[in-house]
Amino acid sequence: MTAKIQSIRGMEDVLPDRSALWQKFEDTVREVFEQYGYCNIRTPVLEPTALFVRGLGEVTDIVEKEMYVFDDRNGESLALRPEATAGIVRSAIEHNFLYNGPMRVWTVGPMFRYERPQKGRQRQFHQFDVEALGFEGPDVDAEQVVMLARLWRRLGLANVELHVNSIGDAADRKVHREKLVAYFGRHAALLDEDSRRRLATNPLRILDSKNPAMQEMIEAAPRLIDHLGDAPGEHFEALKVLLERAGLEYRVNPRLVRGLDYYNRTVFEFVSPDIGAQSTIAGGGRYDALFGELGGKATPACGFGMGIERALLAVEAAGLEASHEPDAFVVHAGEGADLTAWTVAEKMRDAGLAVVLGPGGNFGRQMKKADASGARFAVIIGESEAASGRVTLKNLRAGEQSTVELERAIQLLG
RNA sequence: GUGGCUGUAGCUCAGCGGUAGAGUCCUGGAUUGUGAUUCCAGUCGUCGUGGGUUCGAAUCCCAUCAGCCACCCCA
Repeated sequence: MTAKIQSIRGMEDVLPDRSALWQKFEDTVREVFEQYGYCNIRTPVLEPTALFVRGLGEVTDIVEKEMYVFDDRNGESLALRPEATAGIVRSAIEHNFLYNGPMRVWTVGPMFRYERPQKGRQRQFHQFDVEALGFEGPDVDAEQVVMLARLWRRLGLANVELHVNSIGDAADRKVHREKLVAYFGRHAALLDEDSRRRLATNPLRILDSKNPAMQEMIEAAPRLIDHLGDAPGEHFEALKVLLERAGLEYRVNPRLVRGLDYYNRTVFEFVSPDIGAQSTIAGGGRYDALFGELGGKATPACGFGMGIERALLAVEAAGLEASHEPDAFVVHAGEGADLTAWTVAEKMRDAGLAVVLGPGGNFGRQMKKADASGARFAVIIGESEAASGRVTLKNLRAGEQSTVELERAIQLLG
């Protein structure tokens, strides 16, 4: 026998026994996004590598070591998208689709990061991504947070925490960065190797370290949120008012920073305590400088990504279930029953019903399959039905059954 | 990239140096015109892969790949 081919590490199949849950989840998400006026946009999975290097920042972990990068046949460097925002902004600039004003858009699809797989983290994962392009906020910032909160409610997910923070504008971060470098410089002896490296490249990220030996020192570090300029400060206060107006509980987490360079002002995360170490199910914020970085004219914007696999873990922990449920499952046995069953199934489908045709043979076995299919009704066709043209309809939930004309059966099913 | 645990039937696992097992599921058949019970039979598995030790390896050793969990990072 020739060797079997297996899937690439960290890239999972969603099998039919889970796909109903995915579909239910995705349908709900779309409905909620559309309630807020977000429109679907679809951009390529492959982009020029330079888009992400310029968009996300050269010294981010994602760009430094997690991107799938390769040359195509012309020698151009391409990358599988590690996130969706850069591609959407590229598209907005390229097609100038904000010409007539700001736009709300969402997309969904696979993203790729070369990381060590674990629970809630795979190399191909799926995200819903939402972007409000051309909005200064803070109302759209709040709108997105509130929209996610509504989604969790719709999905029955109660155990989620909302963390918000403001990382100010570029000028605020420059001042803060200098204070931070000075502070960490004074405490260099306490820094671990990773943090020492970041001191030179991206000192803000040291604040995000979970190293217990550094916690106390980090707690006492200068906080950006205490050094916000007037405009970012007012922006953040207004955001908090809107969240409170919506009745949301949140925690201001001064150490919440983002791993991508393009963020400014508002950053937020929804965290689930029920799904392991990879607990952020959605996260995002404002990125007023990204359009400029990518060669467009300055445009304020705010967005977030939501990891489907992670959100699904959380939603399952909260008890959400879904299964494929055809209207009817046709069981048949005996002389002429197979042909009758086949015809009956097609007639029922003509009437718009979802009908699964059983394998024939042993009634007991077929009834078991009918039950497992999730169908509401079994349509039973034996020799007498095949002869009379009537069908026996059994309600699989209630157990009752009756033999009726096909037209009547279709009515009962519909 | 680092660490710990784990890879035996579709699934859950036992076997831990002497010719591959159980439960479950599934398939076919018997019995029942109805999801059950009972009874037969079947699945011949590269024991993750490649080396090594041994008369003999699923079992011991090395390497490698994969999975899980954590670090890291992030959604």
